Amino acid sequence: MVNKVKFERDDVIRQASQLFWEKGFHATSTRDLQEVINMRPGSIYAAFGSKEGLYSESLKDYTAQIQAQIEGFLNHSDAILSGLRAFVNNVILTRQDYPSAICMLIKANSEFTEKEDTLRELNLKLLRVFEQYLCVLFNQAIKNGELNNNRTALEYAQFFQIQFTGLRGYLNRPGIDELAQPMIDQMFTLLKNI
Amino acid sequence: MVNKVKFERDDVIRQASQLFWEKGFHATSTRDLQEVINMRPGSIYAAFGSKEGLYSESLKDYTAQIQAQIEGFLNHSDAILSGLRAFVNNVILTRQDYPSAICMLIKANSEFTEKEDTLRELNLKLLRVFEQYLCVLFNQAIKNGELNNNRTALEYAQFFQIQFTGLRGYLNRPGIDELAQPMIDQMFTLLKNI
DNA sequence: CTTGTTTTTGAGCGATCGGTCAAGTTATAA
DNA sequence: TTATAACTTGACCGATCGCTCAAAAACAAG
Repeated sequence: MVNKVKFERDDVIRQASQLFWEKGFHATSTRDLQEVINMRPGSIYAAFGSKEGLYSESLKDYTAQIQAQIEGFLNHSDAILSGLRAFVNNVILTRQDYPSAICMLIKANSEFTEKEDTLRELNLKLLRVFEQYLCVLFNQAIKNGELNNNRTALEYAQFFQIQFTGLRGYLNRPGIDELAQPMIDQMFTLLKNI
Repeated sequence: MVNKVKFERDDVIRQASQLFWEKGFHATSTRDLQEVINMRPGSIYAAFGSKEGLYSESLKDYTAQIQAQIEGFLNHSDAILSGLRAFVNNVILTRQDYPSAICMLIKANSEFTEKEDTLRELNLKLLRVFEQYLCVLFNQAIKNGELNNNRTALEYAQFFQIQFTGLRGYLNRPGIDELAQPMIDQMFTLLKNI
């Protein structure tokens, strides 16, 4: 019963997350949300307190989903880098299947100003959490000898994020699909050579 | 007289541009705009037709300003790459002086979905215009021998945009200012070696 | 079935949104 | 000075915003 409620709540959050990811926080209205999660305002506000509250849960869930997705690719790969490459390939090459071509955390980081304190702080915290997770992976990759130790795990993680973000942003326009694969290949070539 | 009017109109657009750049299209209200450009709704709508109309002018002006800024740095440099590097240094190292750390065209590209047709199409057009401008510069850099011709001007332009966008996004968070300069250096090192 | 508790509903609140327009002001020319 | 054209003003429009809450529905315990 507890699990039943939990499941439905997570389900609602995931649907809200998709809409927020696509449209951003400000362009998503509570009426839009009511429709996609099939709840009336009273229930939404009893469960999440506010639009911000629901967005917060959505952003946290998004981050957890991304990490779970990476874990999934890593479990089917024999090396960290090949798992990461499979993840990047999936995100970029099938980006039409997602609500947006751009990472929700990155969208949030460009949408919120310093004045929207609560949501910006949460966003920054989740970015740090994700970077920390990447550091764990790159540390392992260094230990495995997949990457040399000219650079620290943090530096590899930073490089990865910059490349990945830049690439997704650049490819978020029509008519350049055939560029995606060679650009991903270049990204991983650079990663191994910096 | 014609110039007088033109000047004031450009002035208004520039102020609106700063606000749109900072807050994005959806989070900027017409009341916000009224205040910063000191015009009443009737005048604004007589001059620009709609909030979208004023945003369009703002985005076009932003793009023109960026190109003018690059031209300025190029005029004080003896090489294309050093001019571009001065531009990148200025944008990133003094980003606190700007309304946002992130390029307004990139923000727009992540804010608008396919359904917001007019603004998204304008945004894509301006992105193409800017890329074309970069191609001219990189063509010259190749001719000058600043870059080898293993890559086309377009490929250099693409690489530049991906790195620059990724870098600005990554640095748009507090407490990592000392990372900016080495990352810029790395970006230009990579550019010469791809 | 009754009773008490929890959850859901949707009408509707005050605020704010993008935008309009009649009235007022200013600029120009005769 | 006066008539006319051009621009500016701000009260105000209907729509939509985020959100509330009394009433209804669903559920649980005895």
